[in-house]
Amino acid sequence: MSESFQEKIYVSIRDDIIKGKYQVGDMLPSENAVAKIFGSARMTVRNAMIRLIDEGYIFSIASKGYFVKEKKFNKYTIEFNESRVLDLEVDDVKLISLNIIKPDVDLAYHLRMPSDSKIVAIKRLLFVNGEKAVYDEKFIPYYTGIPIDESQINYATIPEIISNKESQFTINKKLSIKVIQSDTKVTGILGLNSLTNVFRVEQSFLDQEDNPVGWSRMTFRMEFFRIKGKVILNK
Amino acid sequence: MSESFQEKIYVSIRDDIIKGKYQVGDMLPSENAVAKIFGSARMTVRNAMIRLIDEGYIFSIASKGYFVKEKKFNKYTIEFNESRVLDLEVDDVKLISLNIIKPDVDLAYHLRMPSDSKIVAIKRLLFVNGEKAVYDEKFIPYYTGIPIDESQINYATIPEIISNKESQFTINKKLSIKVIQSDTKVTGILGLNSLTNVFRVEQSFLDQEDNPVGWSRMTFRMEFFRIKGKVILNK
DNA sequence: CAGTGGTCTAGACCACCAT
DNA sequence: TGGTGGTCTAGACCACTGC
Repeated sequence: MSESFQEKIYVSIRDDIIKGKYQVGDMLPSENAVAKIFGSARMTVRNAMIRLIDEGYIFSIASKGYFVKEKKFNKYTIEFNESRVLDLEVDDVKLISLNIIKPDVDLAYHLRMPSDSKIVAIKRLLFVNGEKAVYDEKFIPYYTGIPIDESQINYATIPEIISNKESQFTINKKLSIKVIQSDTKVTGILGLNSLTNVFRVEQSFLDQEDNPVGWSRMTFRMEFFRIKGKVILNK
Repeated sequence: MSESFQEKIYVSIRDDIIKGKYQVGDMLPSENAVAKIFGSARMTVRNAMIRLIDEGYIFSIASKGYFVKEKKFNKYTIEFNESRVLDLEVDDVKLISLNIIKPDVDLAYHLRMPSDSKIVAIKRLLFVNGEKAVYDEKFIPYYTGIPIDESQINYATIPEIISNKESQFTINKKLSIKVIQSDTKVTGILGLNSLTNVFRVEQSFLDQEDNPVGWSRMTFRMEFFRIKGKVILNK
């Protein structure tokens, strides 16, 4: 079958933008004008416009029109996942400890929990190619219903652990990556020779109202760090 | 004015997904069924469905139906931009050199240029809080039309430099971040005491057919590295 | 075969905007 | 006041799916 009508309209306007016929900030012809030009219904034009919005070429202002969007170059997508760490394949996981603790200052801040509350603390060591690569600490507010059983928790991610309480669709995450000087504890666990630089990847897990439901802190040996990213759309 | 019809349908189905009435992989009621339930036209239901797709809750298969999508947790957005480096404010830029060179092995590979071709090489030093922080090297295939004038090039980004030749809408980027041991050249330029770990951020600039139109390599001192990210939608 | 989503039509009313 | 995009209707035909 031949190209659909909305495809023709989409391609035509997109190419006019790429070729510079419409410049950033310019208003496009109205839906009715385009419909007239192409001899189609207005809803068909709308579908093409929706696609142009989706692809990041234009935006709309109600009662005014469609406008060419400025292209932003500074947003990348990266993947980060608790079990498959960046580009690395984790080939072994060792559970170091599993405790119920009271929050220290960091936890009180990140989980917004008072000093007398209970928190599940899971500490694990991840191996890549047989070498100690990442020290992983997870902290989850303790509610009945959370499994605090080694067999269930060893490989689990925070969303999986708390999924009894929260639907997977309610959880959001934030991430922060920086370099810090390793302290003696981390040096010992990762088997580093002396105080040295390590990566700190912190993730906050939030519910739909942005209340913290978990916090994780992963400490990487330098050699095991690598990120790749691609530009994402202009949204 | 009250909630629109498509808003009601969107919220109703979204909440059914969040509450678990529809589980991952489940098929939703058909457009006609939903239209009947809500007493609306099919196009109104479609608009609500399009929004659910856009928000990452569902996907559609033609002639089959709409299905609840698995939520992926591992995609983050980060911002990276040549003039505002990660979270840092660059307060000074010093142009080290601006030459036309022939490609070395790295450049021949990344720019796909033969050994006898001409490449514009721009090398700069970026300062943060008055300190040497980043060594920035940019490489662009030399075509007539590219300004090779210091005043024009000092603060420019690659997309800006090549925008005479290519529309801004044709450029894509890829990014790679890793840690390397600094060589003596970088050590000297960044004023480091000895060989030490540094960040390497490489960006490839591509046109719409994925042909390279530029390549940049930025070398960061450790202390000036920090990334923040947010989860993005399920696309 | 009946049902599905994808495409498309030819209308309609609305709130909002610029003049 | 006339034009805009946003919402909505009540139809239609299509290719494709699963039975």
